Amino acid sequence: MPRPVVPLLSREQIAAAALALIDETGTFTLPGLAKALNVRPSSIYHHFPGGREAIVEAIRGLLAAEGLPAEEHPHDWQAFVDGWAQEYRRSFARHPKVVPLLTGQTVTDPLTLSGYEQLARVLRDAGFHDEALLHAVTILDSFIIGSALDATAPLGVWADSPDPDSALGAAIRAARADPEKRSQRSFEIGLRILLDGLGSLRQLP
Amino acid sequence: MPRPVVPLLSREQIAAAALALIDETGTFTLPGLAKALNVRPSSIYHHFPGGREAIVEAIRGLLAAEGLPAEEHPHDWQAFVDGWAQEYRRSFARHPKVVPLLTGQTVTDPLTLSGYEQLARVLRDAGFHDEALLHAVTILDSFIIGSALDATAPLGVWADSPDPDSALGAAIRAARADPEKRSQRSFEIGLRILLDGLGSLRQLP
DNA sequence: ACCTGAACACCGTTCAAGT
DNA sequence: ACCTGAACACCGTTCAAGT
Repeated sequence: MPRPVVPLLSREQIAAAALALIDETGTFTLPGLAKALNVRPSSIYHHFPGGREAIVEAIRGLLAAEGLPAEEHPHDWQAFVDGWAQEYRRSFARHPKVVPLLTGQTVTDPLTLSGYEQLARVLRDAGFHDEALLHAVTILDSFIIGSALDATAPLGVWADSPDPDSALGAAIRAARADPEKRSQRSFEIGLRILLDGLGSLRQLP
Repeated sequence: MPRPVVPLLSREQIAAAALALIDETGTFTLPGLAKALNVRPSSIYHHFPGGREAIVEAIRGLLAAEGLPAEEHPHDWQAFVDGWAQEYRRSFARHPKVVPLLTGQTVTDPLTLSGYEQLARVLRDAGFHDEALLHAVTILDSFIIGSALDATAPLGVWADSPDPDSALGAAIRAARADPEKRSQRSFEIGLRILLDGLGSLRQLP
């Protein structure tokens, strides 16, 4: 089957299929992806000259697009940052297995970048100056990504060890919520602490 | 060359060689590792039946061992947590390229686990109860790992884009410190905020 | 422009065979 | 116990060739 009249593939289609494979199996291979798309592996390179890495980056874009409809600019910067962070983390939570794939790779996806840019603008308008602004963005970014990784493989998984008088093990056995809920709750608590604390960075230098 | 009188390899040696390869190149392969050790790839499996994944886990152990000598239990839980977090992050900072390899994988390394256990004990003795204790550990863990990833590939890398009136770009251009220092400083600021805020979780339920 | 087919270099892992 | 050699199934990527 040579060049068809209507293209069999599109970047979106390919990225979506790869995302589905990751959701199911935790990763994806190009042969596997090609098979899922009823196509030969080499065909994919026409749409993604950047290869596997570029596909992963397109998946980052899919996640960013999934959680878009929070466009309004609240007057309160803390409310905006709160919504931004919650949405960011939520899109990771929908596809936990993708997160480790994304962390190894430099961000180039434009939608994700524009999200950071929006955040930066809100902070700047709220009185954060260059240095403080960067710190705020970095701290939030670090915490969100770390939390997303925790949601993928919660602490509890490896801590329910045999050791009976482990402080961590005891705490985990005593915890009432399931790991997913607990991870989510930890994120909310941490985010609240950060939002409260970041205010002191305003008007700094 | 069949079985030598004195073993050519040891787990430590193998893990150290793999760590060196990662520091240089960002990753390692078993053929490459074998070549660095003057050995055939199959030999490695005798010391690591768990294969590549087990080697990565042993590397985690090496990092944990590098930063051990902070054993004392300060009376102040905040001082202990501060030291613990700083040391944790420092060991990542010495080998930035390793971090993405570690995040994809469940922690089984005993030394790393005992570090978390120690942290949990200090928090418990300071009055954190099960649920609050787990949240505190999770929040700290998330932030440290996220910060380590930021140190590996700082925000600035992708944000110094062409766009001239980008708020993020402007902030980065205006920042005086180099990315590494800035990432470290962001970590310290975030950690301070978290340490202050986590206190309110004590005595909770 | 878009897909195929064949080919390349390389990967992680297994296992019988040596001592 | 510890290393080798050969073998396996699989991977990401390239590129000429078709329409």
